Amino acid sequence: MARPTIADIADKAGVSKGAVSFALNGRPGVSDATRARILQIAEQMSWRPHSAARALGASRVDSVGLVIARPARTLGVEPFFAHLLSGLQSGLSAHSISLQLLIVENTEAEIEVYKRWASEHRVDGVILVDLTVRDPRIDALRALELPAVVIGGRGGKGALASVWADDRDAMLSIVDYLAALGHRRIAHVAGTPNFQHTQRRIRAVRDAAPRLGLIDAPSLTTDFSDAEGAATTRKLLSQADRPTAIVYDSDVMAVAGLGVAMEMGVSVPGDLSIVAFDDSILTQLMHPALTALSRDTFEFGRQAAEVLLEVIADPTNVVNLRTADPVLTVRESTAPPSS
Amino acid sequence: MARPTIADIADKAGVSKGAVSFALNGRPGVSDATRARILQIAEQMSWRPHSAARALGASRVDSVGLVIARPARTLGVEPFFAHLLSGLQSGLSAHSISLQLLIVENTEAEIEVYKRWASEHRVDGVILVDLTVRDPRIDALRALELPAVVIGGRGGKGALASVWADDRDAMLSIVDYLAALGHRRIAHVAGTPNFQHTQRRIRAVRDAAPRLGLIDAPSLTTDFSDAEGAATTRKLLSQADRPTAIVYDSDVMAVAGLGVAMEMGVSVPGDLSIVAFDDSILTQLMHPALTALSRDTFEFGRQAAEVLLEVIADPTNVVNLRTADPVLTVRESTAPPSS
DNA sequence: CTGAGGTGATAAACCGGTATAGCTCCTGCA
DNA sequence: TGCAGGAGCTATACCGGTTTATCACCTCAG
Repeated sequence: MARPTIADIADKAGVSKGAVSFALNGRPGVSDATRARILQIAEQMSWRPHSAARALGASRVDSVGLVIARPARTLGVEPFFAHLLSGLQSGLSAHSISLQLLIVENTEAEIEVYKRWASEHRVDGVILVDLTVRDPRIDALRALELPAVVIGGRGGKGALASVWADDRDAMLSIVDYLAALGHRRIAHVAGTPNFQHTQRRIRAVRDAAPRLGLIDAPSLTTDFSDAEGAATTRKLLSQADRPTAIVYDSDVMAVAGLGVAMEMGVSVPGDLSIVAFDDSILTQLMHPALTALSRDTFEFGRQAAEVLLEVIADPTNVVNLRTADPVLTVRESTAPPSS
Repeated sequence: MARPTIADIADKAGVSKGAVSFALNGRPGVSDATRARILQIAEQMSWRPHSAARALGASRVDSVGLVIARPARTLGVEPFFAHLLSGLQSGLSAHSISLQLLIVENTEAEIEVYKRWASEHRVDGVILVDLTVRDPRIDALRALELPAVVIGGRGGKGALASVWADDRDAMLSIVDYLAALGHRRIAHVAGTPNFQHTQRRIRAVRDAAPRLGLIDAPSLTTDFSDAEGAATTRKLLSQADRPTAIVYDSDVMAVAGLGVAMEMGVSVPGDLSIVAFDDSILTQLMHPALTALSRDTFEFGRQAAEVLLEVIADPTNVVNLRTADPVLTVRESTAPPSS
């Protein structure tokens, strides 16, 4: 028998299809003896539910979706998504839920995907990343009544569940550390200005400056690319009163910045300290290895999966989970300023 | 009306469900006038097929799967998978096919996933990556009768469809280039020995050596990690007659190797030329920027998607598609040997 | 002895599509 | 005029599960 159905099991066990369904799903309606017999036969025939049939009857697909709206070119290097994916799957596979992944070019396309998924019943819920300031996706998902969990930001007035880390505290820990080393001119090469986490990090730097007696603490926004990271670094290092330390919002930009410094003859960490707000193998491959903020992205993904499943089970249950705080891994790219 | 079904459309159009199904799927059985009317009503009600219902009736899921069996740690950095994914999706979304992604730890787990997917009818076909020498997945997939396309290798005696690039020619182009520069001591830091492409590259180097008059052309295998790439480089550079050029099987290892060279005071490209067998932003961020073999991974993925869809449509049709040859992008890490 | 209530099961409807057998016209050809 | 054949459509079975209505049977309280 190629692929047994519950009808085959019912035949063999001498019971009805319904009884088999009850037994296999662990719900009342059959005696313990019958249940055990059915389970044994199912096992022996190596029966597996037909996902489409189950989805049709039970109106749940056992599948969730993740859409990433970034140009493919900028994707690969950051280990963030790979680790997030692994974590997500670790959380999902424990419940036999599968993951649909889609990479699109922009937010409009992303919303279109949600609409299609919702109308085709392809996923039970979705995971949102890269939250922007007035994110149109939140209203779209609310309108679609598609369960969702936001990663790395609040779901707007408690509307959507979320899993987030404290970017503010993390940024403060970096600035505090640099100030403690003696730095007073600290620059911040930030990411895309409309990302929520960019805003939070910029605000953290601005708020900390007076308390720490920083002379200057500019935040310069970029598009997260290595090119703009390099260009911004060049601009900063060409100033008369150039910063003695630069904090980069991503590891890729930090690496690009390090390259510019070397090229301009600015020694790291002698003349310039560099910190990356995100860790990866990249920062460790450099010479000097970069001091970086390490986040447990895998665990992040795992927790997001858990929260999403809770929300799918009970959509009224808006969870807002704060994950473990990131920690600063000090390496060779930071030192007291030279004089 | 929340989510219209074809029954709703049939009601509104005053025809039967069957007629609606015919019209929406563009098959004969209805007049052009009726078809147009039905399509218009469907459009206006913004109808979308329920994926599970369609899957159940038509026994096709409009979804394909990709399993990556690598530890999450080594995944993130290589842009290869991100680009491959983008390409795959570009090819699939043109046909409204979705992609299931799964990351597992090893090949056994991967085969388990295929078994589950097959028995649950979750995918119409799968894409295989990282083909090994006597790959157990090929027989497993054949037994499951699950359509598949192999990326970057032949599907074993023409059993499975495949999309592949000519690794041999690519490696020869690198070695030829280095020999033309004057190098006679060329080393090859290879990847995992049981990967088919590793074998092909090693063989290419070995075969080219006598023709080019190379004094020594050792291939040293690694696990593709930056750590082993670095360690192997250290070993090579510590030899009495150290190589004047090293070819690395991945960009990550090349970057790690560059770091070791700098650390040991070996100047690049003065004392040592470095070539990476794979290009990415990583190679461009380095100083010096690395000469690398560029492959159009996006296009690779797109073609793999096309081939897979062909195989799903007609499983007897075993396609073996050779993609565009990779090209060598010369940057700053290669030069004639110093004397 | 009767009726209420619970247990263990069955039969049938249902989910939303697709596939097929069959029916009704209409047309064209002998 | 009669009939074959095809176009256009309907009715219905079917895919493989889940869910509901119903029922037989047993137990126990009144």
